Amino acid sequence: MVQLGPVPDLSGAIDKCAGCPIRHRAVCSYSSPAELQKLESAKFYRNYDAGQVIAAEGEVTRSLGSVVTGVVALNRTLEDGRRQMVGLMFASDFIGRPLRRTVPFEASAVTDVRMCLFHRSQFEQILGDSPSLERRLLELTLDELDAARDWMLLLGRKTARERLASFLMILTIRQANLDKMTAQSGQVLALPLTREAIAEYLGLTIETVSRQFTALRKDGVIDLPDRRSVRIADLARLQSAAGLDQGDEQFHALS
Amino acid sequence: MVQLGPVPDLSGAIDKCAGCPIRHRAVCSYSSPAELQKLESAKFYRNYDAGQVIAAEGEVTRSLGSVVTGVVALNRTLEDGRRQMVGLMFASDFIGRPLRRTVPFEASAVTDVRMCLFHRSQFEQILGDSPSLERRLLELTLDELDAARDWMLLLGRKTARERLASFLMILTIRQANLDKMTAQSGQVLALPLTREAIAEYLGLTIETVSRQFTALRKDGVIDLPDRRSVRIADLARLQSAAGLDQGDEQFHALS
DNA sequence: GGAGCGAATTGATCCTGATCAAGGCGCAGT
DNA sequence: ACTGCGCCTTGATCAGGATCAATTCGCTCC
Repeated sequence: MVQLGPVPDLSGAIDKCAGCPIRHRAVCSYSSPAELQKLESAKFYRNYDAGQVIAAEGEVTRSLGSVVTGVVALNRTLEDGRRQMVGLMFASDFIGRPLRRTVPFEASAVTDVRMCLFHRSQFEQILGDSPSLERRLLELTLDELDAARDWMLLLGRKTARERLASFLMILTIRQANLDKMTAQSGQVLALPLTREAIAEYLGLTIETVSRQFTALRKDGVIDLPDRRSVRIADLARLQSAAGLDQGDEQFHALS
Repeated sequence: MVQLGPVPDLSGAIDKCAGCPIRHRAVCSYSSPAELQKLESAKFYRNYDAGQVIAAEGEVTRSLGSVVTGVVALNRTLEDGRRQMVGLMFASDFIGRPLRRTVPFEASAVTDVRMCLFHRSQFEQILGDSPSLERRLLELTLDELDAARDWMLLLGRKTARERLASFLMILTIRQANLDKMTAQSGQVLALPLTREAIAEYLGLTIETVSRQFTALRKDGVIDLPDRRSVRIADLARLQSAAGLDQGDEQFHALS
């Protein structure tokens, strides 16, 4: 599955920021036209195939940047092979540790991915001159931290059923927001992750994930039209199965 | 235990930043003398007793700032009472969500605590004018995020024994760093947390925490001179019990 | 010194999710 | 159409940690 394979193709470095689909959400969204020009001349695009490793655990990374399209998973691994996903990044999320040489996790493409990248030294230099860039990066990092803390609650205290329901709620709300709608029963999700990746996300095994999918289906909470989609049959019950009725409070971070 | 009790005493607003024990590590550590003067006139101190709630979950907070002395726990709670610690803050750590009105967790004093605080609006204003403050806050947030991700690995994949050993390793290394020493066998730790708080940190019950303390003691990895201290009898074995031999790599974030 | 109380330990049992194992489904290649 | 291979599901059993319950320890207050 993990292809260390062929060099990812570099393409489309000619794209303009103005027409960029993540222009209004990404790290550059506060940048003035002048700053944007600096970024525009420094940036380059790179595409990765689903399954491809973007950066290995502990690797010295030469570049960092934003997800333009697709989904990227960040994983930590124990020596004996136990793996835990520690980040799940969507379009406009920023990947990379500015001000540090190495990343303490593996980043891999879950779907086909297109990244907007900068060389680290160059990015750090621009960052030093650009308060609006730094401000936006701070905001993104704070949001990420909030999401990580929600996730810690899930990993530390929630049951398998609650974990899967929480995961489906997050995806449901995220997709509804992208479509500029509110989440609702009947909504159909295209699952970007395999069962294995979901298990790594939720701190479970694939067998348990599979059983909980089946259980939620038998309970009439969801339908499973095929293996890569989920239809939310009863959003209210999904939400209560997720272990919180405090509305969207928990989910704003990913929205 | 949790005292909503008497208004915490405000004291010592006259302290100078120059002599501050966290001057070189806190959010202000990059600030120029001019900036420092602004911060100095805006800051105020507040003391909290062990067990006291500093900010309730979801509360609109009027202030935010740094831990000067003591230990603060950040906790998230499910409706049915299950609690998970999502942050453990020591001297020089920054608490509060700039650019947001509410905190999504409860902050409570684990030991007696002294905080250096700012009114949120005032802090945000200073932040906007001060790149060095913002830079340092970004660094602290990135470190926090790294620590949260290590923690997610612990919560998602480690056994009870590994969790407790990891926790003791973190404390050991943190204390050694404070003492400007390297961690070593024979080192004695003063545990700042009760068994209950440790359980909330590690995603376990107090019974399991207690049993794992006993197990590590019986295995000769640690001694328990009394309930609030731990003597590291065999650091190498503690480290291997923590589930990683990659040196200090995992622990730099808290060091 | 004794009573009272909260924190911690220890024991017995239960249960959720992991592990081990066997098939089934869908799809690409021949 | 058949084979092979991933991915997923389902079943049977196991085990780590939770839960329920009973002491014990250490401290404060009389």
